Amino acid sequence: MARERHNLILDDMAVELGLSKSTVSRAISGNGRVSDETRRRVLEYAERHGFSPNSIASSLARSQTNNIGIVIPTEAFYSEIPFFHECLMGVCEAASQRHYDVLITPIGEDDISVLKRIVSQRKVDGVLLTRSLVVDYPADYLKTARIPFVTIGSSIDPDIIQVDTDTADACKTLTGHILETKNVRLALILGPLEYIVNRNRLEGFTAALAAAGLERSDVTVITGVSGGKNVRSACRSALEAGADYLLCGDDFICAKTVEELREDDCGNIRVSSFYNSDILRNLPFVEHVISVDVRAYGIASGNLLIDLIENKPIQKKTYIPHTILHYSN
Amino acid sequence: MARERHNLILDDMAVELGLSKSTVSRAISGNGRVSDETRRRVLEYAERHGFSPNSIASSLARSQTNNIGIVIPTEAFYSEIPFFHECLMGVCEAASQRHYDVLITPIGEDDISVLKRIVSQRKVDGVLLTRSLVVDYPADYLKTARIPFVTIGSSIDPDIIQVDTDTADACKTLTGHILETKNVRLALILGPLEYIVNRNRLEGFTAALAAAGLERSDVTVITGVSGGKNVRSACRSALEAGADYLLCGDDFICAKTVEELREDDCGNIRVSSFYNSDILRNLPFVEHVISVDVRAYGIASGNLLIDLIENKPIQKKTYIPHTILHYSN
DNA sequence: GTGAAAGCGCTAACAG
DNA sequence: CTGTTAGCGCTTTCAC
Repeated sequence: MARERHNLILDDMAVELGLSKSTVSRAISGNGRVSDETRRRVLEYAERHGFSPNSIASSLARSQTNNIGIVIPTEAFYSEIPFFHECLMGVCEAASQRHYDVLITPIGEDDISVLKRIVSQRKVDGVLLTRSLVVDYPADYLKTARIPFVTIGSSIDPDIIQVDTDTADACKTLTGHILETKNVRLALILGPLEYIVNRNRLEGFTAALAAAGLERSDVTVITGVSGGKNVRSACRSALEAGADYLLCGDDFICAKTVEELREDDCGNIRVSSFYNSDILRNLPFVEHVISVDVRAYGIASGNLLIDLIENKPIQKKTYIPHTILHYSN
Repeated sequence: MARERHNLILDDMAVELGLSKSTVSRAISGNGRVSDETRRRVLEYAERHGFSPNSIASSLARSQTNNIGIVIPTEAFYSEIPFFHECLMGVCEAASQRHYDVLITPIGEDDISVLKRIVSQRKVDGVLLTRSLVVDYPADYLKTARIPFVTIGSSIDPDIIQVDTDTADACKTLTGHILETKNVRLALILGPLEYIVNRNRLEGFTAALAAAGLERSDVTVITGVSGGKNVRSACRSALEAGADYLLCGDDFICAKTVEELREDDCGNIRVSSFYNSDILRNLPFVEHVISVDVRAYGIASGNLLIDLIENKPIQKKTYIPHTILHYSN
């Protein structure tokens, strides 16, 4: 009698249609053989009565959640927000096309408890890591937990599946391009070398110097720069060292550098950035930036992770193309 | 023999400890009476052997996922990204404190299929809506689906649980403040009135005019402005109409307005914005902005939604305080 | 305070 | 091609 349940379930449909639960299940899920006629009947009934399978029950039976976790650092700089957001949207796009959903997994600088909980409670089938450190606790944890994961951004660990731009190559190209201008006095202002990406940037930069027959000592290199204040002082040091072309490690550094230049009325200085985001648009001084389609990162890494989860063949390293933008301010 | 399973489950622990599954369950979950001694033994065993309950099985048994969905429009303007991100981080913070996780629910302008899927498959216990339209398909759907939801931003539907700033009041205060300056020739450049928030802004603006003894016809009001191009032309119209003080509906409009002013070298124009985001920082012309703690939106709405899910008493409307920032550029 | 047993709703052998 | 039968791992009455 008084069924308290409002949702149609497989059993109900089986009874109504005079079929067994399993046949109905097969018709709905599309797995297993069902006669065309039966399938039609089931699907039609399901459609008319608004049947929707309970994903939790399905997950329990299949030991698969169809969720992926995306790790997002809670203390991202303002300038990094567009990166995570675009990336997230790309991941969602890939996931939703392949019938997965995306669970946010916030982590603090030294606190990966949420990640641990989500993984150990088996709320996700795999994890996407954004941004990699040289010492990478999240990655280490995921390895021991034996759960599929992919990193966005390069890792030094060759076993890890990663998707990234060929940062070193991009930086080498851009730097080389600038060095073609005779008599530039170049300075590089780079973020912390704890981040792999900054190591790659430095590598490309150095390679370009070598290719141009220059030494590291011919230019000013300031690394470990983070936070607005540090950028300003790094910028000043570079100028004092005689630089007239500032190469910035990322868009945040670049934006802060431009602020500094603007305040000091440095008219004849030029600037380029190893990473672009919309905050650099319409900024004075800026000549070139390396631009990548961040949404593409998300789509590629999402698909890769799902391939991994579904045991499809994958390659360890996927490169996302970059372009060098020439601004004309 | 050969158990393929690697994870410890309740059954295993029950056998090992010579207890029944239910006692172990009670000890782990903390629901139901268990002697202190037994609880201690179970907890200690669980801890040592790294037991973590399977949340899917638990969800199925309890008909509760401990997930909440957060709706994010895929086509958010660049300027809106910080809003969604900050908000998301706030929601995550509240959720994780209360043992919930956050599932991203992307929706397109006219495509709420992911929302429908996530809800009908029962992957979430409730949904958070960001941004409300006058015609609000997501909200309408959620109402018919009879699933708990909360909107961030105001809705015209009084039945809907909402958290918002008192936008009208904030705009009234700011406008009133500007009107104290004698002889300002004010113009308002506002976004589309399909968004409730813009209606509230207009309301506050109008109220301030009335309080100052002015008519709508004494000022220039341009509404429905969206996209960079439209802002520029709106800005030009306003100036042609003789305005010397531009009041912008949001930070995007404000940023574009400043660009326009800068290009046209309009030295003596002043600008204020009804919404602040970091993109306005350090911009010339800008005097005042209304600032809200967006993370607080996330925390408040997350907690509210969870209260709703857990049948705790809640209030329909929660106001998040705002402040008016005075820039000195 | 503890145990037995019946689910939660779906899937997946295994028979037929 | 379809039905039967066990689960998936945890929760929750209901007895004792």
